[in-house]
Amino acid sequence: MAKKVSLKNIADEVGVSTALVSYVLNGLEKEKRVRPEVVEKIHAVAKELKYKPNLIARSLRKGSTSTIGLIVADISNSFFAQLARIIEDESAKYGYTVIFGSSHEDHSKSEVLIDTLINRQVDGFIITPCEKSLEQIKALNQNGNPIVLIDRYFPEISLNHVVLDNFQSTYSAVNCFVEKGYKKIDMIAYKSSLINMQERIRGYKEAMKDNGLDKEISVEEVRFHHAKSDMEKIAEELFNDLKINALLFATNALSIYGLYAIRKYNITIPDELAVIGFDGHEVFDFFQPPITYIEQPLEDMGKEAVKILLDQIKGSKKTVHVELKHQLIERHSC
Amino acid sequence: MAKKVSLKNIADEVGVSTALVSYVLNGLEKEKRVRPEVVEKIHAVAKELKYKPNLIARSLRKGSTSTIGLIVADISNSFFAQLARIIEDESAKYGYTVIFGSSHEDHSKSEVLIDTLINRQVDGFIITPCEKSLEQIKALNQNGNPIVLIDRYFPEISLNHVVLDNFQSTYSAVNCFVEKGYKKIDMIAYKSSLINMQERIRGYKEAMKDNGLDKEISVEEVRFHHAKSDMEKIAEELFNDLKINALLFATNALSIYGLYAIRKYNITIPDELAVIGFDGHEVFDFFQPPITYIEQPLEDMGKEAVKILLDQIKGSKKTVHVELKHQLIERHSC
DNA sequence: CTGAAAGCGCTTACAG
DNA sequence: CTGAAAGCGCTTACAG
Repeated sequence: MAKKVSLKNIADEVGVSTALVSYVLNGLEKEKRVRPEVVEKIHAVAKELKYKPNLIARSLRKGSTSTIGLIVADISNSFFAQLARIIEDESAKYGYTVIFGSSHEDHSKSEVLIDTLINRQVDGFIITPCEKSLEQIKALNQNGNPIVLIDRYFPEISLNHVVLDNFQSTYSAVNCFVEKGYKKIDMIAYKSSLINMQERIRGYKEAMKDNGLDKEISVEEVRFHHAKSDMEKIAEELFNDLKINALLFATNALSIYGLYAIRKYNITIPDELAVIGFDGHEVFDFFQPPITYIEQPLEDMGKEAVKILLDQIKGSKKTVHVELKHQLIERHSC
Repeated sequence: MAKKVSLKNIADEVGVSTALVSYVLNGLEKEKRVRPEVVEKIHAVAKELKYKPNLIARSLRKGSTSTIGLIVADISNSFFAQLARIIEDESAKYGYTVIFGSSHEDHSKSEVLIDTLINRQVDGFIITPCEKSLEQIKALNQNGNPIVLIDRYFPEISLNHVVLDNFQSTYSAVNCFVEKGYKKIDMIAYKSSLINMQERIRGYKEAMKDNGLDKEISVEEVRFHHAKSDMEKIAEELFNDLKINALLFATNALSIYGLYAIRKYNITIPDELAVIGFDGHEVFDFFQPPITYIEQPLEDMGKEAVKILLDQIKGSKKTVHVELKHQLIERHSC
């Protein structure tokens, strides 16, 4: 094991103090008016010794770590995986490193993750908050930690957030159904009090009402941790004796589960049942026919979140709420 | 901003030294025979002040960070996203946190990532090495950093690794084709010198030879950074005038690209063309017919990698090579 | 132009 | 049983 090279080693080698080495290696040679030949010597020796700064030491001294804590619901879900990649790439551009964890929509897991990230002194948080995590987030905020919520937020507190225009997204999906003549439109959503789900449901309901379809409103709720079995039960009710002719899904995972069921029951799309999915997925492309879906602008979402967070870390006091526009990608399932 | 609570605050409050507080909070009260009433008092005050240890300070002092650096090729690829989730979950069980990054199969990006992770003093690395990264990895190893390579490794150096039985996986896929009567079997692989790809290709070739099909051996190579256009070109050659009757894909991404092309050219599976994919993907389930594929034991792969790495971090000197068994999931595309 | 020194928040060998 | 003190590797206000 080659022992680590420290500032002191360079200082000794060059014959100056660690202070000077620190200045030079941090580009403060002009400001501190260090002699050019010393500057050169320091750079040369640093290179020769393959000096790597110890960011842990710097962090302790500076009180900041150039690290972002990212908590998503589940990194193995493609929506979050893509978001994580964008956030990681974007953060790297500004010299920030990402530490991540998945809450699995469980508030105790989320609390453990937040604690871990605090202990690791991350400079800020990007969080997809789960149910019952309001108090944790509130406490985190009150302790002065920069936070950006993503995908969802809590109306009870005013924190930075970046979310989809959830209400509009399902509202326009319903309109798309109605324009094509579908009226018996059901929605499959997660059983969740979170704002993103509630807004998607509200968008569906309002659109139904505005189209005079109050009587047809029906939302099937799936529990996150029992998605498979709940979906099977719903499929049995819904598909055994088909009384609806259109189905709107509230997330990509729900869409996939639903499509498995639709195939199992041999339902023809869109003749027997029109369908609109959420988020986009390769499966939507391969399904016969390709599935129409509500697309989220992932790239913008990730970049905005990082931008806002870095502003906060730099001291900005203003609270920013960003609502990004969905796009309805029309294919042949509706 | 509530100011951070340190050991000193607790020590002052209780009226003891920081040393004692540190002992108690680290469970050394027995060993150090601290008086029970003091132990109790310290715990009480720590709780009251909501003390959170500063892991940065501890890391600097201890010279270890309880942090694992994870470098995958691309976190937005479901294979790596699932692996990342397993590695994260498994590491958390042992009190380790994961810092990750995607190399995008680019050795300069990989080098930057490794430097960042070294600067952050991670205790060890789990890496999916990309082409031309041998020297980086070698240097990393020579500097005494614990490393586990995953998915691929370098035959030139003996490092810990956890990989699939790549040779066997494609060998048995070819046999599966042959058993069903297919003989004109092509393979689509990445143009890569990496061992995983080379072994998958070798498995294909050897199996072809062993079945007396030397003449039919043909491997189409796709460049990672030009996958889409390369695949289109290959599809044109292969599918315009179909001269083969079976196709083996070397990764999940290649499988998906290939299936897009197969659909575009309206090729019937398995009548016109039999297909075997890699890694598994929801698309394989939805394709008509469902796609037969080579499955990797992701759970084992992630867990093994973490286990081996933690052993190394704890000082184990032995080098471990793990080769996990693939499973051929038979559906109806072959 | 440059250096000595303090200090970030811990852990731990040592002394009593 | 307990505390004073050193030290991890940096940064930076201060003094000259």
